[in-house]
Amino acid sequence: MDSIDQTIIEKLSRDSRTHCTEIASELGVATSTVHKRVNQLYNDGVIEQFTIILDPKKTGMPLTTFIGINVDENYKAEIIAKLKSLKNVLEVYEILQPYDIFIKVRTSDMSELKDSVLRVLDNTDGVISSSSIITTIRHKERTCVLGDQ
Amino acid sequence: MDSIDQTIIEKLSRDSRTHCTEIASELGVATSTVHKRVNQLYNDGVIEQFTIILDPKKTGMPLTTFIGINVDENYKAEIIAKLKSLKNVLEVYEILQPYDIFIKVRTSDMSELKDSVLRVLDNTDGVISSSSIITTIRHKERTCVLGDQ
DNA sequence: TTTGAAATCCGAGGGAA
DNA sequence: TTCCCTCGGATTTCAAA
Repeated sequence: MDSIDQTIIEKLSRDSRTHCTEIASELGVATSTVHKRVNQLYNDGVIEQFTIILDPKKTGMPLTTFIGINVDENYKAEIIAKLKSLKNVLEVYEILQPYDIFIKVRTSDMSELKDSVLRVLDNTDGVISSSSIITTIRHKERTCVLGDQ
Repeated sequence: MDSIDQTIIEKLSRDSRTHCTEIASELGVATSTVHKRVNQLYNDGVIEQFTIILDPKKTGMPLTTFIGINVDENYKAEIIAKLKSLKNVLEVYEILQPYDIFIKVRTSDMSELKDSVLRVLDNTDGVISSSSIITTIRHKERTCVLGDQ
């Protein structure tokens, strides 16, 4: 993870379609060097995924909900596994307080939120309680911290 | 947004480096058709960004924190604008309850969290209170809902 | 709008320094 | 590791349907 890797990550974060040739010419190194670095970063798991960010409204998934979940410690692992497998659950974290698990969910509407996640929580052993934070407006959504602006 | 667009989005979500030729051959349409569709989706803002997902630990940004913020309604717009401009603030939402604004922050450690965000909140007019949810383990992080698993 | 072909450009790999 | 070189393949454009 030297400055070359840093620059590659920076460029790909902003636009993952950026050509190796472009990055290489800015860095003053060979295209094949950048190419191999990118592959290395991917194989090392530094870059987990090349993906896109969609406009949730324009793709029919406008409802973003964060949910804090209190669970029985003995069931935590399997609850997390189940949550991870749900397609509407985009993110799953363990936290310290005031819940045990915290997730981010994206659905088309409130009824899909209920059907795909809330009902599942209700019917899962070890779930003690859950508390939903329903978002109304999405002002910013990025995947990683970028240098400068 | 017909089935061709759906397939393109699906493919690019999983791997944004997928070649137009590959998508085209699976769909049974011309490469140039896929190419134009992708550009259209981007120009229409359906695809907001081509990006990468990084492993926060391996890139030195292991601390993910969610923060709920209560604000004076008169200051809300400018507070949101300020939060959006902070590089460590990855996501900004307005919500209904129990706060007004909800953000996701990624930092290298607790001290950067304080310096880059918490201190800013303290020194910003209109911020009434904030409550941080500190994550310990990241189990899943995706940008969009995908069909099937 | 989609297509198909043409021309340019890029990616992927091997060998040398 | 990085660089240079080359081939196979992808991107991009454009005229035509």
